[in-house]
Amino acid sequence: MQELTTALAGAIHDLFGADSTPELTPTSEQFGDYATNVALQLAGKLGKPPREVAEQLAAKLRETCAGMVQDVTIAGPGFVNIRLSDGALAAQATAAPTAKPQTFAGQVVVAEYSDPSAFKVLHAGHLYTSVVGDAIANMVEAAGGKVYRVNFGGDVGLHVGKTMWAILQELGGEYPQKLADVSQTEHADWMARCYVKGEQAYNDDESARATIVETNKRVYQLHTQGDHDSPFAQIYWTCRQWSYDYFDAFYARIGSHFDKYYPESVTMPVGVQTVQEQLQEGVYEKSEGAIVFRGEPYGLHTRVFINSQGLPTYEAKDVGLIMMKWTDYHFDRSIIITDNAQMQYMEVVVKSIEQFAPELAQRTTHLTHGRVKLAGGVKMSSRKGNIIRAIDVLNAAHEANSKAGHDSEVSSLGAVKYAFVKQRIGADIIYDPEESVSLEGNSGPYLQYAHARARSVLRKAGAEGGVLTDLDEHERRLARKISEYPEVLSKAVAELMPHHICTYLYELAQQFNRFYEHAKVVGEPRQAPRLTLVRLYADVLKDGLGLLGIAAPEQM
RNA sequence: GCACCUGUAGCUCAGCUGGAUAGAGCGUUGGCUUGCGGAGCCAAAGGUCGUAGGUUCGAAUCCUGCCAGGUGUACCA
Repeated sequence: MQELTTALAGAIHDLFGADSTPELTPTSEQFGDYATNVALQLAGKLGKPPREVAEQLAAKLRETCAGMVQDVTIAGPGFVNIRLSDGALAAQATAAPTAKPQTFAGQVVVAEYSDPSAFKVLHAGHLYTSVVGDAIANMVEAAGGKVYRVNFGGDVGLHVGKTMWAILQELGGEYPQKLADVSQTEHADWMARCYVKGEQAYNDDESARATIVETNKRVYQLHTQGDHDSPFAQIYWTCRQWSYDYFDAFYARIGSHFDKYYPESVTMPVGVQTVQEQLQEGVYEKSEGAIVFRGEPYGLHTRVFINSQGLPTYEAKDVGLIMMKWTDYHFDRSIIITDNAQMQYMEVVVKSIEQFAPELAQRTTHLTHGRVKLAGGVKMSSRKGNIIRAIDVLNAAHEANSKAGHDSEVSSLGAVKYAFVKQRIGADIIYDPEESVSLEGNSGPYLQYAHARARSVLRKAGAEGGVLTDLDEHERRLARKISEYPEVLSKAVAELMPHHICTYLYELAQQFNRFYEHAKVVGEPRQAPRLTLVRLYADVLKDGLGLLGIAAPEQM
C-alpha cells in the first residue's frame, strides 16, 4: 500500500530525521492488516528502546493517516501493526483486479524460452519451460513491458547430423520422393525414431559415427551454400518443416505463441562473424585448433565457440542469437529461461559478450528451472529413447481427468500448467497427473471451479453489486485478501517468479470459501456489497489464472 | 578434483533482501452441512527446517565446514 508506506517514511523522517524506505508487509489477522519492523531496525541506530520508537511512530501515524487507518498498535519486541479503515480497504479491494504494478513500464523485454530442437522430439522439459516462460512473459507484459516472445532452436548441429543419417538409412539413399511414403500423422514419431537410431549408431558404431560427422558437415554446408535443390537438401528442408509443423501443433494445443523464431542456422553466421571479430580483439582465443573463451579469470570454465573443424558450436550460435535480439529489439531486458543444466554454460557465453558489449550482458537475465520427473520416480534419460515426451504429460493429465469423470481439455490443460507453475522455479519438479487434475487441494481445476462457482452466484443474483461499507468480519477478511493481489503481483514480477501468484490465488479461494460458508449472498440484506466482493474475487481469480496462461471458464 | 543447483511434516510443496507460536495441500483421525454449484467448512495428530559451528537482541532465512542427491567442467545442444 503505497500511500501508507509514504506516510510511514514521512513519519520516520519527521521524527528521527532519517531517510528510509520502510517495508510494510501484510500480517496475520490477529495483528492487523499491515505490519512493519522499522522500529526494530531504527532502534539500534538511534540507541533507543525499540518499543519507544514504535510508540512514537504509531502516534504519528494515527495523526497523519487518520482517514486511512482505523488502528495502529504496538506488539512484541516493537512491531507497528496497522489496521486499515473500511474506506481504505474497500478502495484497495475495488482496485485490485486492475491495479497492476508498472515495474516494466516503457521497457522492451525479450523473453526467450521453449527452445526445441528441430529433428528431435518435444519432451516434458519443453512443456515445462514453455508454461513457465509464458507465465513470466504475461507477468512482465501486465507490468507494462512491451514483451517479445522468442524461440531459439537447433536446426543445425550434431543432433541433426544424427537424424539425417538415420533418415537416409530409412529411405535407402538420397531419395526425397520417398518421404511421401511417411504418412502425415506419422511425421513426428518417425523423425523421433530416426533420431534415436542415429544417436545409438553414433555411440555404438564407429563407421556410422564417421558418416554422421560427415552428414553433419553437409548440413552446415547446405546452409552456407543456400542449397534448397539437391536431393540431400530437399530431404533436410522437408523434414525441418515437419518439425516446425509439429512444434506449431504443440504450441497451438497449449496456447503458446511466439513473435519470432530464431533457428540456429540463422543466428550462426552472425555468431561466427562476431566471434571472428572479437578473436582479433583478443576476447576469444585460438587453442588446439579451436576458438575458445577462457572463463578461468572470472571463476568460470573455458568453452569452445568454434571447433577445430571450423564449425560453430552452440556457444557461437548463442552469441549470434543475443546479437540478433539486440539489433532486432534493442531490449531493456532480455530474459532467457532454460533448464538449470545450462546455468554455468550460459555464464560463460554472457561473460564473453560482456567483454565487448557490456550493456547486453547487464541487461540479460538467465532464469533456470529444474527437470520434470513423474511421481513414482521415473526419470528422464535424454540419451535414450525412453524420455517423457511433452505429449505423454498432456495425455497423462487428460487420462487422469477422464478417469475422474471430467473429460475436458480446458481443465486437463489447466491442471498441467498449474502443477508446473505453482512451484518456485529452480528445483526439479515431480509431476503427479492424478493430483494435478484433482478438484480438491491446490490445483488448477480447483481454481477454475472456484471461479465458475463465483460466476454462477453472480448470474443467479442477476443484480449489480453495491458499495463496500460497514463490512462485517467475514466480508472484511475477504476484502483484505482481495486487496493483496497487486502486492503479490509486484513481488512476482520483481522476482520473475510466477509461483507467488499460485500461492496467493489458492489462499484467496480458501478465504472465499470461508466467507461463503458464513455469509449467504443472494437474497440477503447485505446482498449488494457481497455481490461486489464476489465479483472482485472472481475478477482477481480470472486475472491471475490468465497471467498463468490458464483459462477461467464461466461454468464447467 | 573444482564450480554451480537442491536438501523444511509420511508424500508434494510455500516461507529464504533475518523478525512475532515454522505454514498449506494430499494422506490419517474426528466433527459440521435439509442453504446461493459441499468439488466445501471446523478441528486433531504429524517438524532436531540435512548436519556442526559462527554472526545477531533475534536465524528455516546471512557466513563457514561437513553430509547427501543432481548438474557442469573444450571441440554435443
